[in-house]
Amino acid sequence: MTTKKKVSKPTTKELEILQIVWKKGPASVKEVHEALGGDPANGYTTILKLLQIMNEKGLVTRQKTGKLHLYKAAASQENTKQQLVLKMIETVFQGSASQLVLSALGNRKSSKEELNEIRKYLDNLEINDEDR
Amino acid sequence: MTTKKKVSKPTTKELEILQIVWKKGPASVKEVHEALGGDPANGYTTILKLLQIMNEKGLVTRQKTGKLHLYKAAASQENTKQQLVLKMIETVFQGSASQLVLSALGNRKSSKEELNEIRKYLDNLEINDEDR
DNA sequence: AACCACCTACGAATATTTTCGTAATAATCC
DNA sequence: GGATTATTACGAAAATATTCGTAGGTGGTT
Repeated sequence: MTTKKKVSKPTTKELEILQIVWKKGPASVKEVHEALGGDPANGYTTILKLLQIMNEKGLVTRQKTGKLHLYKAAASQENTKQQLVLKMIETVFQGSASQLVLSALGNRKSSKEELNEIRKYLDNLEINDEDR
Repeated sequence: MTTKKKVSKPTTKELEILQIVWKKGPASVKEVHEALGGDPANGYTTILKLLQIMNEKGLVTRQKTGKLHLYKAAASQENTKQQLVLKMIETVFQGSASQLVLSALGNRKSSKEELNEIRKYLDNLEINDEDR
């Protein structure tokens, strides 16, 4: 049995930051801060503090290189997102993944290409499906 | 054009409560409290307070019948869930609904029946699809 | 060394969410 | 009416999340 690692789930702001370090790889506070420049400019020390807290929580690891710290995500984007989706399935859709899927598709934001991608994925699921 | 009602999004606890009033229809504090009996018994006044706050926020409406208040959800289950999914698509999946769908299906919680249901839904989407 | 620019640490203020004790109110029964 | 019980209102504490000012450290340059 695979042991599940207990990593506290990221808050909203933490998730924003995670998105950036996932995208850029190991990044300094400055880089993260600049990448967030949009949300009427979060303060530098705010981001710093967040990263420090995230480090304590185990959401990111960091490494001192010269005078600055480079932060990187502790868990993969895929796993973390999966966790979040799973939680939503539980708390919002009473455990039914398909209900979430239907709701997600229901808001007509998907292009034909995306729908085809999903269909292809469904086909694959059915093919390698000895063990369901 | 349909005007969008701005309703503050429910917090975790509020969502739990919403699930109950959606399921049971107009319910008293007592009923909600009892329905939540599992999470090592939330205090009665805690639930009461939450419902009062939710009333102020516009998440629920209430009606005095005799000596007690009956609370019911202000927004439909479907709309609220859709909102939550939409927000997750934006904040977690950079706006891509299909990415969320793939992630949701990736955790292998869906039965064959559910997958078929999704496929059927996809087919429907493509058929009534003059305007995408 | 002295200076400067940059980066980090820390603590505190603020906001939000969740919890609960206590008091006030209303209905019911005797 | 008075006692009893159920329900609500209110305020405040506790917990968590977010923001920021300020002090202190580090490395590079002269």
